[in-house]
Amino acid sequence: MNYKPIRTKKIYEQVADSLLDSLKKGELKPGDKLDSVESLAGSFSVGRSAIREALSALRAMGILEMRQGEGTYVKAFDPSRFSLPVSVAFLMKKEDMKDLMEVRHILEVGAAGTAARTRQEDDLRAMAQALLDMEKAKGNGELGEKADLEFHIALVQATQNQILINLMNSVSEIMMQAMRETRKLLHTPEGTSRLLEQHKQIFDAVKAQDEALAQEAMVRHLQSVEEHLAEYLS
Amino acid sequence: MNYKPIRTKKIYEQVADSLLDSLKKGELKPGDKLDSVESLAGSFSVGRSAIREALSALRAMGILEMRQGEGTYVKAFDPSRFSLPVSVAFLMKKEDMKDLMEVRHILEVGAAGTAARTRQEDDLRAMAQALLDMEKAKGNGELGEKADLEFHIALVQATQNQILINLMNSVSEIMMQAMRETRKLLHTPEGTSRLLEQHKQIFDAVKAQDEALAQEAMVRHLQSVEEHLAEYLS
DNA sequence: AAACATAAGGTCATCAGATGACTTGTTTTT
DNA sequence: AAAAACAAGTCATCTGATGACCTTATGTTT
Repeated sequence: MNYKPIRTKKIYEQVADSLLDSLKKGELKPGDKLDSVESLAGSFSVGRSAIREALSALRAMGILEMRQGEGTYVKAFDPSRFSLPVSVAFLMKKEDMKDLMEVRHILEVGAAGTAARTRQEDDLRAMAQALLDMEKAKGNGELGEKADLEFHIALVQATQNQILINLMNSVSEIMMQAMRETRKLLHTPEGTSRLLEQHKQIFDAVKAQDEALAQEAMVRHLQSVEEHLAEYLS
Repeated sequence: MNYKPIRTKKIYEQVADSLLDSLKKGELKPGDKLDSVESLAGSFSVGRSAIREALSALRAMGILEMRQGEGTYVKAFDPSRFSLPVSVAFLMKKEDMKDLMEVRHILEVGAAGTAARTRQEDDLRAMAQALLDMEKAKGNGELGEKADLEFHIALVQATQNQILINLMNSVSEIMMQAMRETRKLLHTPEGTSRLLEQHKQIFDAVKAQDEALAQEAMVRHLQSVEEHLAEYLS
């Protein structure tokens, strides 16, 4: 006797789906203002809470924006939506970290290659500045780490690819959150000069617009980093 | 007279942050059951709706699970959280698609390399099957496309990296959603045999565990695909 | 006429109470 | 002992009310 469930889907899910359909059909376009919660509740014949939950879900997805006292609007597409949930970093196990590290490796090598093709003068300046900061920070773990991060950010910025930038940044952030203590051991006085040398090689390749060389230099750099982090991940 | 805003943050955001803190401090662990909405409302001295909105937000982040009639539980970390919002595909502009395509390129090349290192016999079987299906589907656009997709899925599965698998899959799905009409033009009778040959090269390299060759073959394949999609993206 | 202050209307945010639906565990019945 | 009925706990939804906030229109002052 397997009767069909009468109403398995929650109401707000149905409402959210319906709104998504309107969006797909083009009845709703980015920038449009939705009807008020009250009138939507009337149209769908459900309570206002159900509407609000549906709208909240869509807002969480980054599709809508609710402005108090004003209304609810359809957001335009925004590449920053392509980011990963940083808030779950502290739930990750070592195994997950290994996977994430690999993803970072892939993205970063790819970014280095792309950056070599697309970098502008501005980007080179930013990268050079990060290298300078790194040199100045010699031995100072805190500052060295900051300059290190700056360099990688400048590199991915040079790809001019917003989606890649967002993805890369959230991956980095998650890794930093999850390894707060451990990553410091890279920025010992000896470590710094090694890192600096590797960064310089990447920089030179990107400056020379040599895609393959940039990727190789990045691979070498990451392999070195990963070796030093190996104990943390084992 | 710039007085500080008394309550700039919305209540449910404060509640959500507070719960996140508890999680970070370890007062709440995955699998734990939260207090009921009512008692939480009492503890925080806010209405139940505020609690519900906070919990909904955390559920949207994939951190909580609300089971009707049972309670609210902290979810364990799940790599599937590392996926991109597919629902926004239809909002993307051509420029965004170009960026996304590049990200796919980077991920897929990286995946090919990793897969060459980590692939198991099972994975080879799945990939071989996809190749067979592709051969059989010669000329049939629908089937050819399906087999194509299967091959790429089998490849990324072979990396044994759940985060990468999820990321790759959602990127592919978004691209398919956004290019529903266009991608068919790859699976013309002539196109199919070309694609098949490229896939075979990738397969052979992965089978031979030749990381560099696998990456090269994938680059060649993607360059070919991208050429044929160029008109769509321009 | 321009600048400012005020008021009104619309809308989201939050609260509180009530009812329904669902799950689990206990008690009663057979 | 097995099945059925029941009770308790909890989330889901609805409803009505109040507060907070933004926009716009209106009126007042300069």
